[in-house]
Amino acid sequence: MPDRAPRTEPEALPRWRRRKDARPQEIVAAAMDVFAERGFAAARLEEVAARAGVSKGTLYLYFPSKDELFKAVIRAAILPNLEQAEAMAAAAAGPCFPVLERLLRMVAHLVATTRAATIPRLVIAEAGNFPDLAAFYHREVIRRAFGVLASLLQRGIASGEFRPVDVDPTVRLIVAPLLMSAVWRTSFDGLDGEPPLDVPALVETHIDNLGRVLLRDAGETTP
Amino acid sequence: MPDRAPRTEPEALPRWRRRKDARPQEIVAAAMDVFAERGFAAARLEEVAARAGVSKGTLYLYFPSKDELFKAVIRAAILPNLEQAEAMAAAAAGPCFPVLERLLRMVAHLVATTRAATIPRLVIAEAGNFPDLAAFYHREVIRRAFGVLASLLQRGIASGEFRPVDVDPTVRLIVAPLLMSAVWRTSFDGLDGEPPLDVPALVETHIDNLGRVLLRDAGETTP
DNA sequence: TGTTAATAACTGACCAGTCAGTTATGAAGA
DNA sequence: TCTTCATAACTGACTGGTCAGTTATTAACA
Repeated sequence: MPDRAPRTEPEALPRWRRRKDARPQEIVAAAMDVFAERGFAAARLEEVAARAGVSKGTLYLYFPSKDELFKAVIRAAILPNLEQAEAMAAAAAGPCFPVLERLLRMVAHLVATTRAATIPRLVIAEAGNFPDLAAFYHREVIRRAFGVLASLLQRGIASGEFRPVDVDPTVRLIVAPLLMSAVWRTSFDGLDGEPPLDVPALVETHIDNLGRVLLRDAGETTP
Repeated sequence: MPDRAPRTEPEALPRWRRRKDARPQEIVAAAMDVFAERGFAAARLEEVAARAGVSKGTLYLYFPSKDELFKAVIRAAILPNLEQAEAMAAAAAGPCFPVLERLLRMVAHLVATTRAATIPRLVIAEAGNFPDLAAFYHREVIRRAFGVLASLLQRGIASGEFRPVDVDPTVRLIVAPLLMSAVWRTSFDGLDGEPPLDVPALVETHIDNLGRVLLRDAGETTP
């Protein structure tokens, strides 16, 4: 190995900086990556620290435990999107089906392109070991997401736009393919040289099916 | 603590028995329970051994590693049901939709009542850490299950019973609610005093929806 | 100069996998 | 039928390594 890059900096580069407000986000971002790659149990805090450019001890200045760090990751990845969805559903006034379409495409886009798609898998995996984490996710994410869809369905039924379907099973049937896509992408995609999951095609078929199921005037959704 | 059960057996009760052929099944059954409760990573082989009534060393006489034990659990829980489903689909001759109904109700029953329902969650959870395990499950379970549904759909389309839907997305849309039910039951059921997931209601709604989506003569599936 | 963000070495618990030793069991010989 | 005796099933204490969480110390910076 020839001579190393000449160390021409007697400059007193400080060994670290104090950056009290930037640290939490950076740590959460690093944790998101590591949890997504390894799963919660197998994720090593040493690695999270390394990717965040700090030492392991620093993590404990900002988060009391691995569990709490995990909860922070979930909050950061999910809540902004959830709030956006709630706003989208609350703002719309006219017919409900186009709103439903927009919501589904938005979630599909998240599933297909962002790291947030790994969150459901992580929660599902650890639900058994961390019941309070499962309860947290159920309360803060699932219940709210279901609520958005349920009230949209109820509005559509009340206005006569939708058939009078059973709301709770229908909400679950609407969500299931998206959840499965998120899980699939982060568990089985790219195995055995299979083509990757075509999320947009899946969602468009799903939307078309939902049109046939929900709308009073059955038939093509786009004539 | 009053006098213990009178030890009226000077009989030389052996400390253990040689039971070479019964052991593997008993170990797999115990492992199924422990994996279901704790997840793969958190499952302790000491506990598996205890529940199987053997010592930890004995596990290694029959299974070379924790991974291989896990694969054996998956095989034992899934393959019989998969073979039953394949037989059911292959045997049927008449219209396809009733076959689809029967398949869905069969899987729903498994999801609602058996421990096999925890397998998808376990695989999903560990897919990241054990890519070969994910590949194994993809090859031995998912591909075969999808195959059953895909050929059923193709037959229905060819005979004119079904609309000419896109087969691959439709297969996934058929499976997703069942998969989600299995995951739900083993992750979130019984949280916050929520009522447990009503799998039969979900499946009946799903079947009704599929009738509207698949059948040429749209409308009620049962007139 | 005092305060505190940040470090890095450390601890203690946990657990998959190993292996030297123990015992059930059936068969061969008395 | 009653001993040996060989063997393979089985045991459980042990090892080596991992990793969450702690703490004594250092250095940035107001």
